[in-house]
Amino acid sequence: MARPRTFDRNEALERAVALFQVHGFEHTKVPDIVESLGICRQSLYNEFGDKRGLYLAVLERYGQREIDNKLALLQSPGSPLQNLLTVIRGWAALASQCPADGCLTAAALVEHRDDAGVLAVVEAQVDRLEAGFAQALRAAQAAGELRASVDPQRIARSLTNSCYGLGLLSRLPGSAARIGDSVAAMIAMIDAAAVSGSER
Amino acid sequence: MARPRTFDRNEALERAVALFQVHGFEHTKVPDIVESLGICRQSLYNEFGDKRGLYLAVLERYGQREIDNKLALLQSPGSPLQNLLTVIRGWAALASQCPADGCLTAAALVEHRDDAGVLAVVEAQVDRLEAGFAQALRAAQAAGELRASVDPQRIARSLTNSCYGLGLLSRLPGSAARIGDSVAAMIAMIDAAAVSGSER
DNA sequence: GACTTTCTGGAATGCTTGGTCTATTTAAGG
DNA sequence: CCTTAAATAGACCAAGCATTCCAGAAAGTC
Repeated sequence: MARPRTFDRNEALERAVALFQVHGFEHTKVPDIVESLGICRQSLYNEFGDKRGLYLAVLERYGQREIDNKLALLQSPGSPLQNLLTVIRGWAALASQCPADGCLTAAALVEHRDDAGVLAVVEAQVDRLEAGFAQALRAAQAAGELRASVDPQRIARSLTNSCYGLGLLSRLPGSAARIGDSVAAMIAMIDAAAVSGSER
Repeated sequence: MARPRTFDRNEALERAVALFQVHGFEHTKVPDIVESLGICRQSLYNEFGDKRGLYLAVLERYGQREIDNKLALLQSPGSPLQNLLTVIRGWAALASQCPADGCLTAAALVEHRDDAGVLAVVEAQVDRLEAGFAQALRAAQAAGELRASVDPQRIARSLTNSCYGLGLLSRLPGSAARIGDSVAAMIAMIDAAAVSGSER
């Protein structure tokens, strides 16, 4: 009956992610979105409601992509401790592209500080990452890789905090060395809590 | 000769700090500034040039105030290690006012991501805090409180990263527990590097 | 007490922006 | 082949914004 749409929602969202990640919400103008997505203005509004609706979809998608990625690594078979270290080391990649685009989620926390809808999405993402870390840490304890005396949640929260710190400071032009050291310190913290670390 | 100004620059700046900290740059409207500062529009432009000029002055002032405060604590007489722990514990206060206004400097990094002037100010502030931490850590080593084998700069950078992470995540309504745990982990990291911590 | 320089208050301006409206095209169903 | 519902293209609109302009007031100086 009706004319089918010519654009792909997923592809459009991915392009929008890139736009918002680079320029932020306010500095991403609707005409820029229209051009970059190769979509007509009206279709944009039909599909997403308004600019904020698009942004919300973008934020969720970005979070899904990024955090799913980490969680998959954390839950992959093998040593939970090694998986954890692999994920942490992954953040060091920020150093090589510094100044990086930065974490969209972290930016959302600043740009939409009093938009309860956005904050709820952000909080859910933070919670998910934190829970993933905590689960990996508990698994490491169960596997005898991590000392039973350490508190998985406390370390998970600390790691999560550090990760969002990196997603923020990586925006700074001269932060490559900072990132490397921060990641190294995170790894050292985990090592110190590992069984081989101080219970030899 | 001329009519003297009736407003106090310092007081005006302090009020502007509060405004920008709460609402961010874009959402702080010039009429709001005019009203809150109790200053007429033209005087504002005469004094600071434009909105960005005011913001830059505000950012510098905020950074001076906050970081001078930490540095003074870090350099106060007595045990460098205890001073460091005192400063770190200070961040736990964020938990009690969570969601907090958040760190103006951290917000600047997001809101003015491609304003080189703002970024330079931010970087200088990050450097200053990091240097303060590093100096305290070296002093602690010199005092025999901290193991000589740890790298002061690495820990300083990690602490700095965590602190800005806190300044960001404290915006999240449910982050009080997160903040407490992150601070506890920072303290644990320092304790682990202390001489009494593992070289008894 | 007059003069000059700055401050003050508010109106005016011009630009940028997100969002909408209308006419037109497109493709599938009967 | 005609109908129909949706997508497209681009002009259009109205609101919000930072900034400037202008006339009047105030306060030191000579």
